[in-house]
Amino acid sequence: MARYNPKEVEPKWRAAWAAADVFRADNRSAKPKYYVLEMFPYPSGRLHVGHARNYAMGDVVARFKRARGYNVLHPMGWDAFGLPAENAAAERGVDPAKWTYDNIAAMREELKRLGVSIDWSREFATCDPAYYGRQQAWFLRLLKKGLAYRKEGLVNWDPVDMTVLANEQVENGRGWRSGALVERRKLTQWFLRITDYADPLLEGLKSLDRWPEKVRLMQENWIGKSRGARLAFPFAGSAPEGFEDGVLVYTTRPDTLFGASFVALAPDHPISEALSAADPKLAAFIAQCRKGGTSEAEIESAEKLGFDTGLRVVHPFDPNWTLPVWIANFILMDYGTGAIFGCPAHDQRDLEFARKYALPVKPVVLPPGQDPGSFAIGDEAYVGPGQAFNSGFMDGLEVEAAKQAAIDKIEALGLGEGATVYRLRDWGVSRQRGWGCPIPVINCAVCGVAPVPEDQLPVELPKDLDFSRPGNPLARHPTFRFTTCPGCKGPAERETDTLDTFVDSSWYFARYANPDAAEPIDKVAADYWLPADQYIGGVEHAVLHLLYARFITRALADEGLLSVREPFAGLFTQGMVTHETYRRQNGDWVDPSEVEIVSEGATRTARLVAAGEPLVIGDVEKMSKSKRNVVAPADMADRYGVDAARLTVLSDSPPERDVQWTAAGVEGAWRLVNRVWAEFDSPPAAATEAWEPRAARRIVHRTIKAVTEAVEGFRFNSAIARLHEFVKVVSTMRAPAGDPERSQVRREALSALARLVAPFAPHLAEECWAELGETGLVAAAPWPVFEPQLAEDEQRVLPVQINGKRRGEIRADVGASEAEVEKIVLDDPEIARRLEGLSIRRVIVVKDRIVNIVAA
RNA sequence: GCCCCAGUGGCGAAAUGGUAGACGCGGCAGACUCAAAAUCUGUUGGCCGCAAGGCCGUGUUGGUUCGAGUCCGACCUGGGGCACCA
Repeated sequence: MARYNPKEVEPKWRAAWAAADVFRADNRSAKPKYYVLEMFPYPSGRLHVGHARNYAMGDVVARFKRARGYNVLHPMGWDAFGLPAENAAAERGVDPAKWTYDNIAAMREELKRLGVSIDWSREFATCDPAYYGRQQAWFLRLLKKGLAYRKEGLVNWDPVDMTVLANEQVENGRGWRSGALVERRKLTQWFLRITDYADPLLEGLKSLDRWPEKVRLMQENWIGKSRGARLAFPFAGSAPEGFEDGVLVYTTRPDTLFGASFVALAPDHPISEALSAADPKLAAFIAQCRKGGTSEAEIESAEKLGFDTGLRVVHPFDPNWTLPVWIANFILMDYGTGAIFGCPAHDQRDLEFARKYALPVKPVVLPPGQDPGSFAIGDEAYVGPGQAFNSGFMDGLEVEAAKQAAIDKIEALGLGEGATVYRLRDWGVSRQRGWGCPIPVINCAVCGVAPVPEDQLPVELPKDLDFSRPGNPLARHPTFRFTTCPGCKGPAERETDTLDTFVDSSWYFARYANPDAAEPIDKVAADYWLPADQYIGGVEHAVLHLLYARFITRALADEGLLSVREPFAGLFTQGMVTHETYRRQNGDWVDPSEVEIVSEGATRTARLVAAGEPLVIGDVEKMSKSKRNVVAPADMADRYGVDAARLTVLSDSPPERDVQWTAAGVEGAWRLVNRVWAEFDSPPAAATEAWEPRAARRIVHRTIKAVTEAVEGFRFNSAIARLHEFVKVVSTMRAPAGDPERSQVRREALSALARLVAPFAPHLAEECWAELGETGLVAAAPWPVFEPQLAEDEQRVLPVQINGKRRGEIRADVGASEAEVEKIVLDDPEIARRLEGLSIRRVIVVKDRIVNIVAA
């Protein structure tokens, strides 16, 4: 028996698949279509185990569905714009395009080596002008429709490098390169009006019944629709000039108005700015508030800071009640009106603020079962349900009813109106970066913003951008900016902002339908393929990417470019592959392959393999290039072959769960590969023990059923466990010469085994299939057929519990009635012995499963 | 800080509300071998017991149920997202 040699076998079958072109998807077919898509990767240059896991899963689905008779589309491309290429350009002076395309070439080879069944004829990268040019084309249609517009937005500003920073480039409030304290700065930028689609996006979630509940919940919370109110608090006494209408406030909790203890403005609210002109202390406070980055996490967890303006406003429901007006760092100008009323008893942020500045805390919602006389707020605001109290006309109403009563009153008083409020903000798509899709507009001093004429698309990135200095290289390029206005033909400037890379990934799945189409989307092809039947990707994309893709799909559908409104009918979110992180004393991240771990008792220390330098062991985090905690699957494939590597990443844990990476499972996968191969390779020895053909077929068909259901349910680890068990059984099924019945059952088992293994270990399966004497490819062979009548048992063992504890077991016919089972149980001497001295209160028989006797 | 998720043997894990720990790794014992590796077989949650068997056990804690890893409440720990990482 020759040992299985993946180094020879695997390349051979990859060549055979390519020669037969078995993975090409047809844009028309008599078969039903199935579109399986994994989130396309950023071309970092090396495949890591997270990628391998993701693409192996998609490949199992693709191969399974092909075997089930579907016309399968399983494409691949590259999310190729983004910061890492710019960083490489800045650090090493390489051209970002060359760097990116080199990485793509390397990763394409690694993916091909993984044996994934992809239709490579549809491949593209988002940095191809042919792709981003089409993106510019539809962007202009959204612009024309008013879905793209400009307004001021906040950015992270590095005052030393004089540049905009990504959130990732801000560490502890400082710029990652300069170390300068980051500030928030306003910049005029492009936005997409996703808020116009807030309701359809929310409604659409209901139809996505093949999405994980948690993702739908996260998106629902992100959209954050709630009924609230917009109302004015008039100034008590004289108002600041220009603000005679008072402070316009947005709230989701008008029911808590009687608990108001202050009104707070954003530091960049127009009133704050007007007041600061005459108040240097306030101006200094506002400058202080701009410190720090723009991320919500940073703002929300920063220490609450406030400045009392000395102004007072009148409570809307009580002309004799006035409230102080503060300016507070945790109020964002982008949310609502940039001003709130604070109700510390029922909002945690307001409570912290009130405690810090000694403002009153008056509870107005009484939790069920609490006494109104004694209920008090401690360190935690009460945000749960209850009845209004201390609230005048609202007293006794539940939260929702109280909200409506407050809104009615506000409207009756003419102070404001009920409003549906969303947490969702418009999508800022401007990036001041050189490696992205140029926004195809021209700014003319005379005509304003003009779209680039369609016949001039794509607006291509210059090939000679200078990334050696911080800042946007497009803005300082010698020629890119300067052009003529398409309207007045006078001199004008091109927009130098590029689009967020989330735009690139918001429609690529539609482009795969026909990546060569002249128009952005080949509607006929897209109507055929979309929606994707199964989308697979990391759960970290649960909100942003998936929401943006849903939005763009709808916007493009409304433009007539597409027919579907939901791009992904089925979604599977795989867990992340995580790994410990390591840093040198100077803070540089270190690759795990360079780390040696030393364990002494319970303490673990890490050091550099080469220099022995001690390292700091950091948190376990998702693998990412920036933290360098990436492990490549290539080493495993080198030693054990691709199939064993695929089996390892698929079987180590349930696919939706995060895994902390370890290669421990590869030994088991390798043994499985060899055990499977041994069944096909070695000549059947004489039967060492009698095996019953009927029982063997029962196991064959049960395995077919179990593997089929496990694959359909994304329980790949369970499917592989069944394969382990099956191989063990098959190895006992030796057929002596001159025993046609056993020979035939053995062949049935082997034929099923080869095809059941195929989605997981496709190269091995081909080799086995050929060994069986089959002429075609197993990649093109139909899935084994499950025959239920062959899988059935006549009898089953039922555990018997007494008072919930297992005390024995009985045998009963499958489908035996409760009465029959009960008789068998009570006739059982062992059970009878256990029941001595007890009286039976109840006997619960769960058909074919279990018996529980309640006795005392 | 806010939203979401997860927690089961030494480890990765399995289990439509119905025998907790399938399957794999590792360990232990044995076979093969001059020996080792590889391979194969057996065994392997903890405690008590010669054994039969018993008790305990799914992060903690309380509840629902004839029955809870699974459902509900509170808490602890870890992970993800928080709008410029992708």
